[in-house]
Amino acid sequence: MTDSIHPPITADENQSPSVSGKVSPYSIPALRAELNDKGLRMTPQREAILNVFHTLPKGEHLSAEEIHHNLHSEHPSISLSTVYRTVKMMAQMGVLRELELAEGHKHYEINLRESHHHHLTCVRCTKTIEFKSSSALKVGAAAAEKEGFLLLDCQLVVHAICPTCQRSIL
Amino acid sequence: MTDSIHPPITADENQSPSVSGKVSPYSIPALRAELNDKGLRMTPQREAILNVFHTLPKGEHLSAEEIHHNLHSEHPSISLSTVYRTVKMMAQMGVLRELELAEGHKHYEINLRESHHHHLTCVRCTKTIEFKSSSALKVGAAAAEKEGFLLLDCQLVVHAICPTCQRSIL
DNA sequence: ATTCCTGCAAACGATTTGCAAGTAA
DNA sequence: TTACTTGCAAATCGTTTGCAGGAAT
Repeated sequence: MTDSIHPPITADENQSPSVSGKVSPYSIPALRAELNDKGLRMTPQREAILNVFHTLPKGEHLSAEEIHHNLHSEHPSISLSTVYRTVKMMAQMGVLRELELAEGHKHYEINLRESHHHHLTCVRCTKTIEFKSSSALKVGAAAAEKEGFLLLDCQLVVHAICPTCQRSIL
Repeated sequence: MTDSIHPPITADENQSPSVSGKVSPYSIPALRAELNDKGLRMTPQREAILNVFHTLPKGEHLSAEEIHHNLHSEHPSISLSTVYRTVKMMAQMGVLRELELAEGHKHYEINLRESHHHHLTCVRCTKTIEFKSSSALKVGAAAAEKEGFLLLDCQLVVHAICPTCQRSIL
């Protein structure tokens, strides 16, 4: 359905351990332009879905159902199917990152280039903590380069048990 | 239904860049002992399932269906439900690793410390290449330790575009 | 005018669960 | 004997898809 020139991630520029300053999530016009390039179209639904992420606190991630729920007050008619179709497309375009947390459903977050972070998840209670690591990104970038792949995204998923669940008897 | 003291992965001991030598997948008696510790039981089914992994080439991973299929010649009566229940339990015990590849179903592999490997996946054609990295594991272990989490597993998932798909026009 | 997009409802496929019978400790 | 386990079949649940009407270019 959709494909594109994805903005590649240049790992070597990302060595700064903390936030470097410039953050550029996809704007509505930028998305429209990229869609049009491919013969695809901007629609109110796509715009609304991207806006959900724009108004989301930095680093938050949502499931398809949560996006749908978030949308409901302003755009009650947007269907869950459309949400699924849209986030999948946006993930393939590099607008969103698709996170594979362990709960049996995917989460999406806006893909800020330099906010690349990783996830530490408790397999029991699914509490998730985000953290950054320039070296993890370097490892991924090196692997991609070695195989001639164009790097899009790189996430370290750490499955673990949180302190609370360690203490629980069950 | 089952929970346990998971054998944690101790990353600091794992700093050796190459294979450290000792490889110890769970033996049948060891599994029996740990099950009994928890008031759980060793059964022919659980033994058979663990044996599938013992006789599997190193680094191979299987889906629940594949395990079930593998089992069929020797133990035709073991149900798919039991396979699902068992691999989930074993993953929580740290006997198996649960891999979240992007295909919509999970794979399992025996949890050998040094077989920790990561995945480079093409987002267009889903071709996947595995690679190793001790530093990725160290990053995950450090993050877990910092937060007081007990590390179970840690995988780097790299989304990229393979050379073939880069060349394709679409 | 073309195509692409949408909402709806039905389909899907992997995984989970209730239950009654079987079995390890 | 107790209560954990199993196989079976039905149920779940996130996600996908076919289709006919609607909309962006």
